[in-house]
Amino acid sequence: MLTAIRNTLATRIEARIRDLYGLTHQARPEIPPRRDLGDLSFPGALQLARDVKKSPRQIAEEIVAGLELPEGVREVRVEGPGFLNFYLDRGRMTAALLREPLIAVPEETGKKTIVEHTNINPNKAAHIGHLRNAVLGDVLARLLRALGGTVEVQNYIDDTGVQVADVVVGFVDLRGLTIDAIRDLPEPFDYTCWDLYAEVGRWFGEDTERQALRRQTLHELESGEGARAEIGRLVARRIVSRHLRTMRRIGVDYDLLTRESAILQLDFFREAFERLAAAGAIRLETEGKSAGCWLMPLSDSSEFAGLEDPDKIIVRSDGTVTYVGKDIAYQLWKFGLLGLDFGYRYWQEEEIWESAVTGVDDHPAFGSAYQVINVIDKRQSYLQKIVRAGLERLNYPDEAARSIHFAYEMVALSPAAAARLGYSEASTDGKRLEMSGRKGIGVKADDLIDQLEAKSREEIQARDGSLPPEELDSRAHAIALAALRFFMIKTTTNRIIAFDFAEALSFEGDSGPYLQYSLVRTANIFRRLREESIDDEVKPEHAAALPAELWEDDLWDLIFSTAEIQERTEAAIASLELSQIARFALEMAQKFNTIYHRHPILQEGDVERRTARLATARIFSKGLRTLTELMGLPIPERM
RNA sequence: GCGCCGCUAGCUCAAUGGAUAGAGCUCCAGACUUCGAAUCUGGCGGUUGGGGGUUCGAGUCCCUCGCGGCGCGCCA
Repeated sequence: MLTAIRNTLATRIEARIRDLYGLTHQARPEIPPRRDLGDLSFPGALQLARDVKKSPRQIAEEIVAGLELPEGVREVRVEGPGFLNFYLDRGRMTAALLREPLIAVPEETGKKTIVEHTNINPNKAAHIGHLRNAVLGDVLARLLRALGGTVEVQNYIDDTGVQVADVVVGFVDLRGLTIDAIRDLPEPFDYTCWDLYAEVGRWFGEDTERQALRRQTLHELESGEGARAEIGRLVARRIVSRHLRTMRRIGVDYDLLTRESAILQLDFFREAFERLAAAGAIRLETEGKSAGCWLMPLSDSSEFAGLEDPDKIIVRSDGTVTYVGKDIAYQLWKFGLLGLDFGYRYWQEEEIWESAVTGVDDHPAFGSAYQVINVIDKRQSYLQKIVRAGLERLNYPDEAARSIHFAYEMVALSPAAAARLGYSEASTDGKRLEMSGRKGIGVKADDLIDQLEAKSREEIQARDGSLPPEELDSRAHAIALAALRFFMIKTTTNRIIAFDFAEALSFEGDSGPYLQYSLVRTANIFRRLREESIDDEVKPEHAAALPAELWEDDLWDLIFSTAEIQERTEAAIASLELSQIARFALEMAQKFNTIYHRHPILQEGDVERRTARLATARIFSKGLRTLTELMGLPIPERM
């Protein structure tokens, strides 16, 4: 509705400018910073002043003189240096917001978007950096679906990579365990591997000869045959199971697990390799330090200009394939360009589809996307560029353009958090500390979630000590989840999150629980009204008929915010800046909480006044619920 | 060396080129017999890293310098 008014206004203003001055001017009415400056604003008179050779205010007056206002616009004023400020019909907009969904779902386009996220190496526990990835990916998928998109969420499992190989070496060569002994290791298996992986790293460091074991193991993993491959499969399977459990705790799930082992064993890479070679995109190096490698020359591309070594190795001299090589094959498959497909198997215990060498006949259709969004941290921008370059060189420029790297900065540890893990301020030089799975530095995801739940439980019991345990657990979980998810999306993606326990565990101010608390307040009001046999709903036509002066500025300011939800959601997707949604939700809740103290509803004796306030609370509740659902925050009835 | 990112209040962060640069936290002073104080009100706090430029208008765009981080692996 807001967009419709905005568009009509733009068209009419453009026509006025054409009639008056014979100029073509792109009019895009903006939303002014404060509501007392109107609801929509056109600054174009300022820009036109030079060409028209009149003062901006005079131009604004001339435009206004013959401007027919669209339905729903009550008034226009010329204000400030020459802004045209438009004021909406408040009752009419309120009625529309009560009546209509806040996000209009467009027609299905049939174009699928694949969102790939999480992608944790299956060799250790997930840490809080992985949570940022998973939450961003999950919220992205929710937003795309809310706007009518077809979305397939994939979690890539690198089960044949160096990281898994290292843990296999740890179990076999360092611990001397058999496959049965590994199978019998107790949970949390991912925690055991976390420590072992760091230990193996140190062990390799002590004697570089030992790295031969890594190469041998990696070979076996790639071929899929032999005892080490068998152990690799066991390790990866047990770890993935733990990762899925962790992610389920925070409400993240997937449509498909894609396994690197399947990519290799189904010859996806061989197919991609042959095409790349035939297209001249890769060549066999015969001399120099990279002799025996297949590499992709990148020196001719401006995108890679200035690099020290502008050629990227795709196949190593020992015949194994680098990650980026496999990723090119995978990306081709995602677009349905490879001509090969996975087998698919349903993993019963985890209730999820996964790719496999051989599969069942009856499975959902996977792959063949129109657009692919890879959620991967910013440090991998270079590799993502190479994947795109691969598509371009195979003459798929459109698919390359629709290969989107959703990049975000890493999560590091604040000096205080580092100190808590045993790294003193002196050792970190008072700076934040980068997490490292290889070194075993990091806050494990499950540990943080546990702490959040414990803190929630404390807070709830401080307010109501007589809750049954199940109710306590369920509320604590909902609050912990909201705190975590909100924490991960409230910061803009190009900023490093310096993780701090005190901040992450805060349920006040800029936090998920603050949003939940606002909604609990509305629910309480509605419930109390029903208890007093007062209608807790407001009919749209009733709202429209209320005297205009009842829509006070602060009520209207909040109502108008909810009218912006559609455009704000679209903007967040377009810019891939999901923090905009979090900030917007926060703004709305802040406005509501102020109004809550200033405009009581139950105590208001004047029925019409009460109705206007109730309508505001209703619309706010509807709006914030929409946003919290988009962010995947649960909405408790009480907390 | 080349490229990318960051630098805004004491701290953590916002601000589609637009109107008086805003929140949260901290600190100080207040508001619970009222719809839940996980809240709200008020106060303290700014040369938006420095310097040039473009523009009617710059935290935002361009140039330049500084500081910090990341990338440029036969790791991913």
